[in-house]
Amino acid sequence: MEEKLSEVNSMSQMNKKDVLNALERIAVYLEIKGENAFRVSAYRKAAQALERDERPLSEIEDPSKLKGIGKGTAGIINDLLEEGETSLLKELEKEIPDGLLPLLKLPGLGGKKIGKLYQQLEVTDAGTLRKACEAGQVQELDGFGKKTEQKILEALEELGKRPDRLALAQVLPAAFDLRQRLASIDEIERFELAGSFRRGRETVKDLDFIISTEDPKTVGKRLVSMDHITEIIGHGDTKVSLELQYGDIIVPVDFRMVKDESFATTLHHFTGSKDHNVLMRQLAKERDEKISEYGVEEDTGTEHHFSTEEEFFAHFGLPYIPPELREGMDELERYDEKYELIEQDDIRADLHMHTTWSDGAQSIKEMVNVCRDKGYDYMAITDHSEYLKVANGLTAERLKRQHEEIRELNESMKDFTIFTGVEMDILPDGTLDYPDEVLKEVDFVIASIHSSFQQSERKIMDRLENACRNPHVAMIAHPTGRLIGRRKGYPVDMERLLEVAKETGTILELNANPHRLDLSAEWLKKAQDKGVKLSINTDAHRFDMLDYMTLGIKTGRRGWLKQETVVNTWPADRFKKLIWKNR
DNA sequence: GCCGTTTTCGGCCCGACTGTTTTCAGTCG
Repeated sequence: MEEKLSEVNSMSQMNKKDVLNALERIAVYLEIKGENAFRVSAYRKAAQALERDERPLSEIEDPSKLKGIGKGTAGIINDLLEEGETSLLKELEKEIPDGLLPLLKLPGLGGKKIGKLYQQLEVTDAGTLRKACEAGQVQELDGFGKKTEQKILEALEELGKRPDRLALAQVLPAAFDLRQRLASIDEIERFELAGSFRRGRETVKDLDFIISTEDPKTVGKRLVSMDHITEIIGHGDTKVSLELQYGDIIVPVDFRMVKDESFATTLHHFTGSKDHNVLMRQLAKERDEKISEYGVEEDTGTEHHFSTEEEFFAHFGLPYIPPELREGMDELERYDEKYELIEQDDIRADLHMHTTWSDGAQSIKEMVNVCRDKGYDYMAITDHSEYLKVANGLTAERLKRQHEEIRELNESMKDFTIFTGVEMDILPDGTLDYPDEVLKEVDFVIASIHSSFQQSERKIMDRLENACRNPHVAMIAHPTGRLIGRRKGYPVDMERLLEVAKETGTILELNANPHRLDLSAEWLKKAQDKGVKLSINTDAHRFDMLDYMTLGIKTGRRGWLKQETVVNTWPADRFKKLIWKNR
């Protein structure tokens, strides 16, 4: 009985994501029906308009007032909100088998072709499609042929085997290696890694390299003869598509070769996002100009080329919009040079790292030397606490001894400060791993969850709140515990955590480890809006992992973080006042 | 389906590539 009631409730209380999903489903169904492409994209545009608006749906009284949403879609959105469903989607679901939807993922198959397969061969899902291919029926259709049929069979074989997107961490070795290779090719004038990698997305589909050269033929030849290649997908005059293997990860990589005069516009084009490009092209159109990857063309035929992206943006009266902000949201109106978006050079400290005292690979001294070389002014050593036995967590007694070593080391340096610290576990019952008598001696106490991820949201929130309310706890590390693509993390009521963090003055971490990136850009934005203090740290367990800071900065920039919001950009004495003020 | 200082029709971001064709539709980024 209780269950049924909650079901009714959830039906009428669709959240924003549900509505966006429903609109996307409508678009996909219409695509397969072979509807007018502009009608299809109208539903996607409507979803974008809703997403772009920061308000929750309950506060948007009349969706049709948003640009991109008219009477029709507004009616559908209201139906979804009030009834939890809409007749259009219900009819589409009745009319079209939902087994067709995943087929859109097969390369080479779009709505039109799937529609044909459905109508003429009664294909309804991956299984029936395979049978039709094997029976040789597909190659008989207009617009299909032997090659298409073969490619579909191969794609069906691969379907589900490989993830859609790779985590940033998985493509880093490839990105690093390919940059070095390109740098050694003489015929290349300049190159840059574009795409979602450049925008700092958490996951990427492939790597896109933009290359300027006068000799694309030779460069192309050199590219296809590199190591690590498992397959040459395409090899044309301007584009080379490869698959390369690093460890057990297969990374798809595209190389685009253009003349140097087009480098900036091509880089912009392939950095995207697609939605950002649409905004830019609309802007150009209003001025009777046309943007393509090769340049900007006036309707008189005059062509403009730019040597840098800065010049390209300036042509439209815009400041240089950093890649991390190019998501087709409100960046064109909202960003200007006065916005103090956090930069790598703002970082003065790394406040979360491990040493051989717990599960790190290097000594305190080695970590300190690398941090000093990076130009930081201060840092914190934060090994694991007693509870984390697998990580050789420190007993109170060992912690004390470690801090003596740190104090001695500190005295030997004039221009650099090491804060004593600890990454203390929040235990499953909500208590903390050390008593206050121990904590009150520590400069920088991080609290974090490494256990009992399966607990209810309420129990998890009790644990996190309890930690925030302890006066010695300065920061919550990796607040959701997620591992990108591998583990969802424990259930957090993030809105609530932001409130408690704000109220208690607890810093929340942006953990820069590419497997974590926790908090995500989306929550960082909300945290900053609420006035929560943040800190970007690497959680390094080896000295080379201290380099992850650059990835954290990218994620922070995606969250529009300002320098002032991030406490490890502050001078050491100001930071010290912050962590000691409540005790 | 949405939009409008070209405002109720006729456009909608642009170009490359592929496999199918015999001049182009469909897909992709």
